[in-house]
Amino acid sequence: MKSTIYDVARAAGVSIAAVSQVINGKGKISEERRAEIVRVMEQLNYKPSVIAAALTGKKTYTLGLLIPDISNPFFAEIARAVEDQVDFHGYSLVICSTDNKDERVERYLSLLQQKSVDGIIIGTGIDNKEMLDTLIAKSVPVAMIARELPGDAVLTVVVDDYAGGRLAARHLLDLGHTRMAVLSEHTKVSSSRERIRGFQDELTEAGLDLPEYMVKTSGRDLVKDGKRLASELLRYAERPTALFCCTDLLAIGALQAAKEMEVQVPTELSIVGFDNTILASVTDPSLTTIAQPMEQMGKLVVDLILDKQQESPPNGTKRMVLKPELVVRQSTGRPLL
Amino acid sequence: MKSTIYDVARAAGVSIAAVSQVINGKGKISEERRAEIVRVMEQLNYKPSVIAAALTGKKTYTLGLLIPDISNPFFAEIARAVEDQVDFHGYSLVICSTDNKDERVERYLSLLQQKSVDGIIIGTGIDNKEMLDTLIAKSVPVAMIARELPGDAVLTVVVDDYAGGRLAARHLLDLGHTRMAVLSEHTKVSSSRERIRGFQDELTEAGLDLPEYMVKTSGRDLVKDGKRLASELLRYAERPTALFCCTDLLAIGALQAAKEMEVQVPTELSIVGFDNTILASVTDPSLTTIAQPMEQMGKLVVDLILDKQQESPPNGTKRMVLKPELVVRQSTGRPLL
DNA sequence: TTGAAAGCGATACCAT
DNA sequence: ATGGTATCGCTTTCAA
Repeated sequence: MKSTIYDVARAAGVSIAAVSQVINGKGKISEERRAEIVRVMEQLNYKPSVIAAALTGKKTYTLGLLIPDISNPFFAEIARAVEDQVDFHGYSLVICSTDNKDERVERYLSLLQQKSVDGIIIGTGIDNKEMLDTLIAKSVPVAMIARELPGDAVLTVVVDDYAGGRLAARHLLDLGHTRMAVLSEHTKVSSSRERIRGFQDELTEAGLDLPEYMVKTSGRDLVKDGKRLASELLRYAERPTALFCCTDLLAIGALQAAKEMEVQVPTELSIVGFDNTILASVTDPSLTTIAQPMEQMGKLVVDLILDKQQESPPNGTKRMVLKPELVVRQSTGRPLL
Repeated sequence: MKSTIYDVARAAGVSIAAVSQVINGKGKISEERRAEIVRVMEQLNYKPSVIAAALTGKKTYTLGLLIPDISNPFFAEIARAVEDQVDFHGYSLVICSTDNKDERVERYLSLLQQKSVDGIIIGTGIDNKEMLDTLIAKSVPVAMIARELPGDAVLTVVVDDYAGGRLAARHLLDLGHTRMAVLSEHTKVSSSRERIRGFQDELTEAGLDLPEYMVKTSGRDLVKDGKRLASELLRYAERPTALFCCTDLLAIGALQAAKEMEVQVPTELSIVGFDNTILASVTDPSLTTIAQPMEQMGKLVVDLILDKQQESPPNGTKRMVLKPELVVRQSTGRPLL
């Protein structure tokens, strides 16, 4: 059976208050008593109940993490970074894969609330912004990672998606491409929108156009849809010589399509991904991609939501934007003339 | 502010007992009262506290999942399967990446206990078996997934690792290989041991030997170590023509080593992985590997630990062994003569 | 220093 | 049918 604070108190011949004190290292107790109580606790293998403590107003030491899909390597890596930092502060992490479905988001948000988590980190799109307001009204800390909310007021850690889009475009322009296409996630994903906007702006400044039929939007299964959409693009009479994919997963789909249609990468088609997940380094050819500093991002949101910033980011900072980086591998090259 | 059962009772002009009844759909209340109470609950945006309910003996509706690393695609996919089924039953999942470190395992196990989770699913090696006994003594349900414990008595869902090893060996033997090597995870990982044993037995039966210097053991960073160890093997005067890797991650490292040393795969070196993660399908060449039915495994452990088996697996079943499957891709072929 | 007692939010038994 | 109340395990005044 599980032993309670009462068991310990009884066995040590003291009051539960005394035991509570040594658990929390507060108050004043003589060294002897404390030692004896500690001894008894160990002997009984006593572990204070977080549940009971939480009920008295203390924290649950649990954070929730909402992401589209934990089996997506990008989010798995984000989750790992978050978990490490969360653990560092003595908290646990509840994982919630939403598949970007509003219904799931809603259910999870409600669930986490009922479980009185000490904060919710969101890395998935939120349509129904009301829900967040409800949370905030109940003073549940909320922070966004890798995704933004229209308004603000919510702690946010993102990479500069717009700059990332520009980086990708710049790279392709430098290589001499002029006919480019884009594979996007569902447009309700804020980061994708920004990436495309950046990509587009860079092209425009270079005097290039990005016609609408060169931009394809995917559904939930990134790899499969990426493959399907890329084949469509590759069937155009005037097919693109370069493809910017809003995530590595989409790029992998594109890679598969190219292979299947016997279109050489990068000779006949250059492909740029986004995220720099482990996948980018193992594909063939390996993937040129825009890297996000996932580890740093994870660490940052946690410190932010827990209000434990070590550094001196101007206190009260609500929004941190990190720099993306171009990682050139083998999937991009000069277009054939 | 958060509203409590008292707020609802007051606003509805009833007792908290009545409110409790409608929450749990138990007891007897007139339809009018129930309707009124429901109305008030919604109006106040009231969500019953799982914490408080748990304290009165109800469940926390939370399960823990211990795995080596959530950013490892294999475990990420397992986690997703587990999460889906857990969610299906109305539970949440706490993720714990242990890096296979005893110290972390211990901490997490203790933490989950304090949080009164309703069960712990373990997919990581457990050295200190005492700890599990302690858990079981406190009647915390425990189940193993993709990993085994020496004794038994613990619910377990695994793939037949031994058969998987044999499958790999059979495939390579059929192709005509005679000089083979193995890349293993740390030997304290039970599944790796079994895979090697199966591989070895199949070779032995074919009259082949697997000398000790042909078996290399990796540390924590599977990809990097896989690469390093594979290079070592490839530097042998009589280097192996085929390599069996206990996980896809190791195989990827091997692939990288081969590429770097300009050893052609599969012409000069055949590589077989294990797990059939998404990675196996995107490498170049794509990876021949032994597939584990991850989704099914995840679903099974959850139903087992929650005691909600739909099917009729002879009640009281403690150990379920699923069949691995050989997936042939491009990383294996006949050896050069 | 130490302990008694009042909550925290919900459940469940027992009267009414 | 409905409500009063003890109880869960722990924290936190407040007296002693």
